Parts: sequence; structure tokens; C-alpha cells
Amino acid sequence: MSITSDILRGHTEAIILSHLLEQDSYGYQINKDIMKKTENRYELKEATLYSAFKRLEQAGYIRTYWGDETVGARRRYYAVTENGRKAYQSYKREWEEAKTIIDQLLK
Amino acid sequence: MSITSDILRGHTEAIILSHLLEQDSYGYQINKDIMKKTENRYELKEATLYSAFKRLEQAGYIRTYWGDETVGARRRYYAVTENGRKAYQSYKREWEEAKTIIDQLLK
DNA sequence: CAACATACCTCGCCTGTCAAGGTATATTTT
DNA sequence: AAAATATACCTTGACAGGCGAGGTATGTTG
Repeated sequence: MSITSDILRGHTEAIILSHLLEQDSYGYQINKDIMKKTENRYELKEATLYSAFKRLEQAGYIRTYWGDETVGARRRYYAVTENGRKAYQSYKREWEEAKTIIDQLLK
Repeated sequence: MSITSDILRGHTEAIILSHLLEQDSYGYQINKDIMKKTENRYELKEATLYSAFKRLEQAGYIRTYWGDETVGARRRYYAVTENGRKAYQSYKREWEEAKTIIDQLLK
């Protein structure tokens, strides 16, 4: 991993929501997907992931259900709710604004 | 202020260094300048500012000296060191990479 | 003379990250 | 068959940065 977590801090929830908007998924898979998407430049650590799930669920942005695996370990799937969809749009706008501001300040 | 602090977190030191690279300055002024530069969309809170100064000085990225004001309150000026200049370049590269990664993940 | 602006600074809480640990099942290697 | 690895879940507690709230001192303005 080459990116320090403090810079990514605060984006975890948006990253998860974005990923779940593509399709429902589960913790272990999301962790692997993020690494793959970023070619190992960024890893969303498991502990970070699960604490974000908790916040997202409490906020009503995601809901969960158990997969019906007949083989292998059980999987807890996550799905974005309607409120989550809206929250994602808001996160995204915030990111665009933050990007502009930081770019302005780091000249 | 419209940008949440968690998104800006971790950029404080880079923002300060960038500002000081333009010219030496002091706490109160930097605080005002950042607000002006961002048209009040972002405020670097004083407590945040001073704790960042401490870290930057401890890291050897800035040095300080007292202004020679004959009127008004005394001012503690900050100046970027050579190491600070290098650190800034590093922060900047990190920011560019983080930007790419987040843009990739928030589709 | 009260209020506000300039200028400095500290303390302690809050929150997100994550190392380290744990559980259980399935597959692959020795 | 035992050991190692991979898949999958989860919690605890430490740590660090941000910042609200508070403090000090001087100068200016209504």
C-alpha cells in the first residue's frame, strides 16, 4: 500500500457505497475488489471495513442479508438503500468540492 | 464551512507548507488567508493549525522566529526549511495519487 | 468603557483507522 | 491424515488528528 490512510480517511463510506451500487457484495469480497481496482495501491483494512458497515447500516444507507451458500463459509451481503443512493450522491459532490479546494490550496 | 473535516484531514500540513512557500507568515494570518483563498468554504481551525505547527516544527519542516512589531500584538512567524520543501513535494505527489485512486473508486 | 479585532496558546473530547486477536468452514499441500 | 492456506465472519483497544471551549495580552473603534 502506498497511500497513507489519513488522506483516504473519510472516504471509506463513499467508496463502499460506490462499490455496492454496482452490485450487492460482502465484506471479504469488497476488500479484495478494492485492492484489485487500485492495483494494490490501496487496501481497505477489514477492521475499517466492518466499522464502516456498522455506521452505514445505522444511518440506514445499507441493509444486509445472509447469502444462501450451500458450500463454503456463510456470507453477509450488503445492499444500498434508497437513502444510501442519495447519500452517495452527496458524498460525491462533497468529494468534488474538496478536490477543488485542496487543488487550490496546494499550488 | 461546507467541507467536512474528515475529508480534509491529513492535508493540513501540506496546506500550511504550501502557503508558507509563498511567503513566511504567522498563525492568525494563515487562518484568515485560507478562508479568503477558499471563499469561506474551508476554515483551518486555530487549534488544528497550532497542533500542525508543532508537528511540522518537530519534523524539522518549518522554523519559527518572532516578528519585530513595534505596535500591535507580537507575531510568531513560520518559515519552510529545506526539508520542508522536500516534504511538500512528497505531500503533493501523495495527493495526486490519492486523487487518482479516489476518482477511480467513486464512479 | 465596552465591544471587537488582532494575536498567541492549551486541554480534553470525539471519531475514524487498524493491528492484533478470535471463530468457523473448505481446500490444498505435505 | 495432518498441516497449511484460503475463504469468510467479527471485536477490542490503542492511536492520531481535528477542534470546541477555554484562556491570555494588546490595540482599536463606537
